This record gives sequence, structure tokens and C-alpha cells, in this order.
Amino acid sequence: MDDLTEMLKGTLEGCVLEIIDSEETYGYAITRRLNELGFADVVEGTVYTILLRLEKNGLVQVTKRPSGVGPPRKFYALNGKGRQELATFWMKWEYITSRIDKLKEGGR
Amino acid sequence: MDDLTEMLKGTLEGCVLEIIDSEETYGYAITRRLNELGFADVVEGTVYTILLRLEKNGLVQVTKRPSGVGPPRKFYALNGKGRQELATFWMKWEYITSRIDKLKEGGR
DNA sequence: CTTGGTACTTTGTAGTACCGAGTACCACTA
DNA sequence: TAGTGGTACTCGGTACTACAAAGTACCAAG
Repeated sequence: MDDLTEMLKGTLEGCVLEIIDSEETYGYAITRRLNELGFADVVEGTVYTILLRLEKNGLVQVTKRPSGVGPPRKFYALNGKGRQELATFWMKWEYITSRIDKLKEGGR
Repeated sequence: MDDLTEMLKGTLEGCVLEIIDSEETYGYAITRRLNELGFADVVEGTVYTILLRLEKNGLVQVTKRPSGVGPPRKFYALNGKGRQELATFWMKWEYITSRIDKLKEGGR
């Protein structure tokens, strides 16, 4: 698939929130998960900037744990504010997709 | 609806392409059309920057026509390259929505 | 002749994904 | 024991996009 970066703006953060919500996990693994989901070109640097943003905005709780196979991992879990943010993300996503589908149908 | 601007990045240009494809039209009318479609907060400045970009990238043919009710209008129509761009936009859109739906379903 | 709706332009800003380079931990191996 | 490769995070800078803001200009109606 072509370059999707512009279309991912605004949605990628929501995807990361969803992944964290489904399981407490860390940056490197999130990147792999996104890649295997089909977002093949998403690179680590991108995910880490998102995670730092989430932390800065107080949406996640962070726990550092040793790894055994490499440097320590920073595990992320959603807090209340984070779950709220995730909910509004899905609301917006629903809204936008419905409008665009309407537009696509030549919608009046 | 909340602020959608970040999530519209990359998709709004596609919407404008679709609108132009369905009917030769001009900036002011495109803005109104987007508003009535549910993109209520999209303002003229945004649409005009998109239109200038389309023109710069050689995706549209522009025709200036007097209006009768105001200053002359710049009518936009897709050319071949523009129609191609629209097609790839819908491909990308399809791709992204399918991946995100999968993610939402907790998809493995 | 002022107001309001129509219509386009231009300059600047903020936010986001990405790039690139760097640091560092660990296991395996020649 | 030096080297390689996979794991894991950080940081500075860039490109692109939607948006804000201010301005110009055409026209009709009061």
C-alpha cells in the first residue's frame, strides 16, 4: 500500500490507545502489533512520540519492568482519562466514516 | 461534534476531489457542501488552500466565470490525473477503514 | 452609502507522523 | 572477548496539513 501517513494523522493515536486498552503493553510491541495489523510502514519513532504524548497528557499509567531479552520496557496502561479519550476517539471515527460513506454514495 | 481537524488530515482533500468529480464547482460552494454533509467546522480558508494545492499539483482544470451575485468564481474540474488521485484516495480509505475496524473488533 | 452575502487570496500557526542518529541491554558465536 | 543482531527507548529536526486571521473585491437591497 502507498504512503498512508497523511491519512493516519489523528487516527494512529487512537489505534495506540485501543491497543493499550486491550492489554498492558510497551512501545516496541505496539509497533509490531500495528505492523502485523496492516500498518506496515509505521516505525518505532512514531509510536514512541505518541506514547510520550499520551504520558504528557496524563492518559496512561507507566510502569518500567526489566525484560530479560534486552533493555527494560515501559509498560503502558490506560487510566480513566485515557479510557474516556479512547471512547471519544471511537465516536469521532464513527462520525467521520459515516459522513464520508455518505459522500461516497453521492449522498444528498 | 468535537474538534475533528486532526482526524480530517489527509481525508479532506479526498472529499474535495470527490465533490469536484461529481460536479464542476467552486470553492465557496464546496465549503457549503462540506458543511451540509456534516463537516460543520470546515471553513473557507481550508478549502481554498486545498484547491490551490490541487491546482499546483496539476489535478484539476480551472475555469473562471462571472457570477452575477458576487465576484467571479473559479470552477474546478478533475482531469485524468485528478481522477486517478481520487481512485487511489478511495483505495487508501478502504484499506485504512478495514484495518481499523479489524483493530476495533479486537482483531487477530 | 452602508450593510450583508458572496468569493477568493495570503501569511502565519499548531499539531502530527516520520526520519535519522544515538544510546543501551542482552544472547550468541567465531 | 570482540563482534553481530535483535530488543528497546530517546531526541532533534522536517514535511505536510487543517485552520486562523486579515484583507480585497463584487454585488444587491435598504
